[in-house]
Amino acid sequence: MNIGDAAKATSLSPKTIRYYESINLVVGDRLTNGYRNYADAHIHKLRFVQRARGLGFSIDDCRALLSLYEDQNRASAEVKNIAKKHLQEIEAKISELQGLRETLSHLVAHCAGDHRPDCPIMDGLSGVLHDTSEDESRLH
Amino acid sequence: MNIGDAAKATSLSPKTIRYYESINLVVGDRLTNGYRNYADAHIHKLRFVQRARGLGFSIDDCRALLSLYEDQNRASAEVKNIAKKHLQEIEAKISELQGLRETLSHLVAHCAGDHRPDCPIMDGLSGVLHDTSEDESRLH
DNA sequence: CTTGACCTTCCAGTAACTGGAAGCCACATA
DNA sequence: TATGTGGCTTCCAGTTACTGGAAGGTCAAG
Repeated sequence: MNIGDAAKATSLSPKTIRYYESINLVVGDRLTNGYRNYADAHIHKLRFVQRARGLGFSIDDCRALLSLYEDQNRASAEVKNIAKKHLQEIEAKISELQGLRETLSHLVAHCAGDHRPDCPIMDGLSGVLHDTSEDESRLH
Repeated sequence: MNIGDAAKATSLSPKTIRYYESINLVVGDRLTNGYRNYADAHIHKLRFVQRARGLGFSIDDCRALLSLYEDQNRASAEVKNIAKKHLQEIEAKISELQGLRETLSHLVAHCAGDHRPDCPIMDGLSGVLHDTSEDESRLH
């Protein structure tokens, strides 16, 4: 299987597959003409990585997960630890973004959005804290 | 005001302030000895950028916001548009992460996490869809 | 006059690709 | 057989927003 077909089979781009090879994540075979060649086992690994990346796992996590994937004697606890850590990171990110959304949606809601220069959003960014002490806590 | 004091006054690092200068975002003065020098107006701009970055605005957004900040005749609608667009991006990101959290927390919850190799997380990443059709939709 | 803290510039690295150029390879058609 | 088209190769650069570090200049204090 050439790289183009492997790309179609894995929903990855040829570029990405070459990149994964360059970082030694998934390395396929080579034909005598220099073309990369992918067997089923490679395709499975690439798809595995594609799904893991789709779940937001870092390349380093993918590397660890791949080696567990190949390990017949793995303990599921190891997999679970990686996943739990990633889950916590996701939850932290969600919290952070929810905080930003809070602040931003308040600012946006209070801005007239017309032709005049007066703007609570600008005031907020300038450090002119207008209303409540909540706003201050949001911006510091 | 030297860059170190400016850094303290703005909660930015000297490196970051130099970086902002290198991309022409906020450029201070220079003393004859080559040292950067920051007046109040510069400090205000830097703090403005610091707050905007803290709210997740991109550097490009900061550039646009700064020029509106300096524009006496700005329309608040322009500010609001930038903020609204950013707010939408944040909300999209939150949704995406919530989806990942859903999938991942299900997988983690069903993994025994012991010494045995059997692992629903691995199954999910391998494309072995175990339970409901919900899981399938989550992984595709 | 030296020490230490500051400042300067410049280069490289981060994460995970993506775009593009230059050139080889394979196959079908005229 | 020439040629066109598409796919393959490598390599370099760019993306975002900094951060680390090296090599060296400057300044105030003792």
